[in-house]
Amino acid sequence: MDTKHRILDEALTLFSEKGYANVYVNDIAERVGIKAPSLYKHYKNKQAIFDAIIDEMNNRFMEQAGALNINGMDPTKDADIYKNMNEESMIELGKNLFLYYLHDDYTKRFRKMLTIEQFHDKELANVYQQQYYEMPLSYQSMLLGLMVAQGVLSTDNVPIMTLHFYAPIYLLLTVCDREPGREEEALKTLEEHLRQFDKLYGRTIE
Amino acid sequence: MDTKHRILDEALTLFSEKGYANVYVNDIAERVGIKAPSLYKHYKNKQAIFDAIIDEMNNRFMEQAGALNINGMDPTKDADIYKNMNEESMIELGKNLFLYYLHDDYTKRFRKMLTIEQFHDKELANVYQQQYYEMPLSYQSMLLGLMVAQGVLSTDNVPIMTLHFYAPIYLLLTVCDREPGREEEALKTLEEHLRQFDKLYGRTIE
DNA sequence: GTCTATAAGAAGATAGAC
DNA sequence: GTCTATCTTCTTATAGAC
Repeated sequence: MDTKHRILDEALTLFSEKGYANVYVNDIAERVGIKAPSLYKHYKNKQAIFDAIIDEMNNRFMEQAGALNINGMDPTKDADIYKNMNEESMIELGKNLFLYYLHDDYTKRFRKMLTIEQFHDKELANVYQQQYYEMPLSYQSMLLGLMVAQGVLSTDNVPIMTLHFYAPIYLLLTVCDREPGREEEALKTLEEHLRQFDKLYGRTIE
Repeated sequence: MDTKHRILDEALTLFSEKGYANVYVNDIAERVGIKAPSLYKHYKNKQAIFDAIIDEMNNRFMEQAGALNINGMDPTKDADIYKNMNEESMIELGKNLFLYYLHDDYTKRFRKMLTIEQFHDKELANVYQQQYYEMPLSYQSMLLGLMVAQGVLSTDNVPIMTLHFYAPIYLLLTVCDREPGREEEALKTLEEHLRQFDKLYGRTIE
């Protein structure tokens, strides 16, 4: 990894732990292993480092969203993946989603940084909203909608069903971000949530 | 309101908008209508202002929690309130909870401040956890448990039912904190959530 | 308790050598 | 591209008069 990217990486780590204002360019430089003035050969100023992190993220999200849309438009691909859905595969879906959000290093650091900085300006509020509200709900709506179509789940209101699926996952995620020591407890609660979700929305064999 | 309390009030407003590090003692003093050095006659330093806000909050919470426990222990009082529970009164409960969290000025500012500062140290993480996870879940568990006992709702897992009740409320609340313009939309979603919650857990007349 | 003046130090950023 | 030296500005906090 070249210096320019290492700066972003270390800055993201620090911003996610302390917030933008509590991280000094000196701290970032120290972690990268250079002196503070050298940073300015790579980025115009401190704000430019932050902006570059957001830009990089937006690019990743675009790719993700693009990929999801293409899949969403391609019934053959989706059908292949979700043809044999049952209780256990739905529960696996929820667990995997949770564990990905929780343990993917880049995702986790970015989420914490955004949590701290979300009220700083409208653009950041919007990024947060897209990332942790619109996108998960619309993506999961598609998946759960497929399960409804396949007779695994049953409801006349897929968006609200999706909210019932996602909101507890989100809440438990924030709990773990604050106290990683509660991961095990959260996973147990998550599993109970998913089993009860299945009881409520699952279509028992007719 | 005396100067000492006005300092806390204005500081809380500013901290909730910009975060502790981005608020300067000068800003607080300006809002109060005094000069910065005068602040130091009331509080030892900037940190002491922040700590006093947390302390004041903890006191309010203790009172709240105390009051709730007493009610929870007093079946006659609870019975009076929740004797004639039905679908509409449960929906009203959810809506009122949401609107109280959303519009109570002190509550709202404190929640936003804590959201920004939650990763700063363990104590703050703990306050957040208590306030927006443990306390709502245990209080609502008690209320929803009462409704189960009265035959309004039905489940064999009250804690998870409570999670299904609260998590969407919490998620919608964070949406409104970021974008107050979405309050109307959130209220519509909230109502749909509560109606579907009732469909899922409600005991239709037998 | 409030003010003016000011100290003390931190943090972002630049200049210019290598 | 990295360094040392340095500038500038901002921010907290104190001193001491009223």
